[in-house]
Amino acid sequence: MDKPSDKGPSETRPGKGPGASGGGSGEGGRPDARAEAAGRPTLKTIAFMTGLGVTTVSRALKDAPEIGVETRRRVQLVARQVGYRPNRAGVRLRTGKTNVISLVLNTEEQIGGFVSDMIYGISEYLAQTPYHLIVTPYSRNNDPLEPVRYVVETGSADGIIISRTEPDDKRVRYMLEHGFPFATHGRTEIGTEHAYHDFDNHAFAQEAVKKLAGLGRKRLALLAPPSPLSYHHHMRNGFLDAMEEFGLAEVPFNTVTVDHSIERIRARTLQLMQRPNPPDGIVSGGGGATFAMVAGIEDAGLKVGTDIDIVSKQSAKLLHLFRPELYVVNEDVRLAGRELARSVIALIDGAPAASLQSLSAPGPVLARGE
Amino acid sequence: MDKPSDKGPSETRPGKGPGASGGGSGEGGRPDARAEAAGRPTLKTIAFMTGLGVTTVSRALKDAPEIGVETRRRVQLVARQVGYRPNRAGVRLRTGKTNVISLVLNTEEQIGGFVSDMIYGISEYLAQTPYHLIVTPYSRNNDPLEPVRYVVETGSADGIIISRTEPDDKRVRYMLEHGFPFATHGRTEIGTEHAYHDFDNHAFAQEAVKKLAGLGRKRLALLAPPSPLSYHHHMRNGFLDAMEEFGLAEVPFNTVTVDHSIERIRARTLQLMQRPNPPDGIVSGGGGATFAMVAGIEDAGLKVGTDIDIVSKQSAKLLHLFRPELYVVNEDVRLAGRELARSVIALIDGAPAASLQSLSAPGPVLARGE
DNA sequence: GCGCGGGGCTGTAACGTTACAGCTTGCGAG
DNA sequence: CTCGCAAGCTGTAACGTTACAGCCCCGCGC
Repeated sequence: MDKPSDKGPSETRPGKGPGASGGGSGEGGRPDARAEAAGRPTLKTIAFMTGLGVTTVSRALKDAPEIGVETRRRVQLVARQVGYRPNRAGVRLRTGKTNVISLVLNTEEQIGGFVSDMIYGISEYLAQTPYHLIVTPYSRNNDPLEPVRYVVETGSADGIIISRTEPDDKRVRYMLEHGFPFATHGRTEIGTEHAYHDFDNHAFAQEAVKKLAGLGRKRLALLAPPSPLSYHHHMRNGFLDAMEEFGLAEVPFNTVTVDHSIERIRARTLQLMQRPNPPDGIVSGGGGATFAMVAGIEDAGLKVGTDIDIVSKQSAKLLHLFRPELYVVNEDVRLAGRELARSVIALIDGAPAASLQSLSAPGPVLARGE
Repeated sequence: MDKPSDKGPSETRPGKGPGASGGGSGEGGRPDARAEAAGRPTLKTIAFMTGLGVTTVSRALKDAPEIGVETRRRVQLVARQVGYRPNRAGVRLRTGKTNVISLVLNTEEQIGGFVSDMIYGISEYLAQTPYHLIVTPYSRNNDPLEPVRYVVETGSADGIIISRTEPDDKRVRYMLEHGFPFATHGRTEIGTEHAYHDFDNHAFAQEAVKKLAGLGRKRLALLAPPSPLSYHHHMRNGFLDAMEEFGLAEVPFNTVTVDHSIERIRARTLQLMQRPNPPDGIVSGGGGATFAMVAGIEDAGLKVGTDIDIVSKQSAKLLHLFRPELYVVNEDVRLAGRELARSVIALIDGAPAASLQSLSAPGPVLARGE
């Protein structure tokens, strides 16, 4: 019923009668002279210059063995001379390969956000590859799964890097189910292996407690990451393990996390310090949060290094300038970026996920000038 | 002359003997049933579902007037139902439009880097557009022009955002010459109009000096940005203008800029404060740098708010926690990101560059709790 | 002298999209 | 009745790349 009319597909062409099947070839074979014109060189340009076919040029450029060695060299020489760069859209359309890695980011304001370092790290690694870095954002009101689904569904990248990983992360489940290459900043507790890089927050918290215990502190509090996140548990477990080891008592410091606003952390800390048995030592999971926390402590009229000691993780190196009495452990987020980038690419190239898992040991607990 | 070869288009297909040119019909006209199969829907899928031609569907989806109103609605309905999303590679290959904005970044470690905010701002704006954000890095040893040239030459983005703008910026000249849409964070002194967003560093420095003069400070120093950058001059001129207005003397504080390392700034500040006539007021162009500078001041045994007053610009809001005696002026980098994104897109859409220039007035000089 | 194999190269089609140049059909004017 | 025209739809080619299925020719075995 909705068939088109009966005429053949090519009757408007100037062509050839019946039995055309053998003909052609010859002159039609070479790309015409216009290829030589302005604009970016394409395979066609090189084909024209070398007198070869586009296919040959394509194969020669990727060192295919069925192209003669001399031809290969000749093509590569010409390609280099004219500054040939494969057209990404062409490759992508044909092969589905995007040569893009997507970094999925929560764009909420985060104090002391280490996102720049992460990006620098990733860029640093990608610079030696043909990959580009694309930033895919989501905001609090959106489902964190949404950007991931978008990238996977539209195939707009070959791999994804996510952070703020949860123990049972649905983004991870989704990507695993879809066989999509990804690496997470932080571990999960999902059975299936996947690529990750993580800072050893368990060890960090242990070392921090050990330090405070060594300083003679008895009542310790932990300013932890938000409880949904994986590293909340790592840090908390490390904290509790060491607390038990040293026989110390925890002063609860919940209702607030390293992700809360400066005002909130500050107010809550003040409150905490004014209660009957305030902590005399705090382990802080975030550099920015430590600023706010110290402010709260001082609001209460107490002094860091005297009334209380603090061991804090930091990614920017500003805490010692802030209060020299603070003890700090540095987290190298740039390194994390590099590792994550390396992992996704390796994964894309077929490496097994289990071999792409790394844990970054915390450096020593540093006092002032160290 | 460049007619296609003479043979029929379908000789390798399973069909049809000689004389095929008239026949064929039927099945050839409509996209075949396989279009219906799995995978992402394409125009072909919708064409098949609606019984229309691919062209019609394409036109209908962009509301072309030559498609009947009812057809248009029908196509759009189906497209929505099946979750059609144009294939970016297809569009890009055909039209050259990438729907990508490139943010060109120096990946040097910068203290207190505001890059995250910039990215958040850009993302925030791009979220309501079809554009993606791609980060194109360069490191110190590379020519800053290189990434720009790369993007322009390979057409890997429709527009570029750059920062660290210089008065006679060669990247800007290059993009102007090539008619490539771009927006700069910071102004230039190049004759040709171009899109920019800038913080009014002249006004900032003026207000800062005014504040310090009001506090009775007489010998002021300026911790400025690196001299090649445009905003070095703005800030410096604002500083000097106000100094003259209030009849104050400048204490030279060169050989160091807001971009130097913490150690360098700290050491240089100590040195400065130990000289015969140290400044009793400082204007600082960078939040991170102020941390280091204050450390240097305190190394010299002096106290901020007593021996010396400081007015500093900041993008993260940590300075008041650091030393409550500091006076601060906030710079909203996220806003800058939003503005810059808005500008490039407008430019791409044909708006005149002269209408896409904005200057962000500094907020008031804030004391402690304010 | 012929057939065969393979090295070295080739064209075609396809990925999904859009610009372009038609093709129908219906309708009103002549 | 024919023509012209416009509305509405159509197929083809092309963007640059790669998978695929050849093609040609040479040298070798028999």
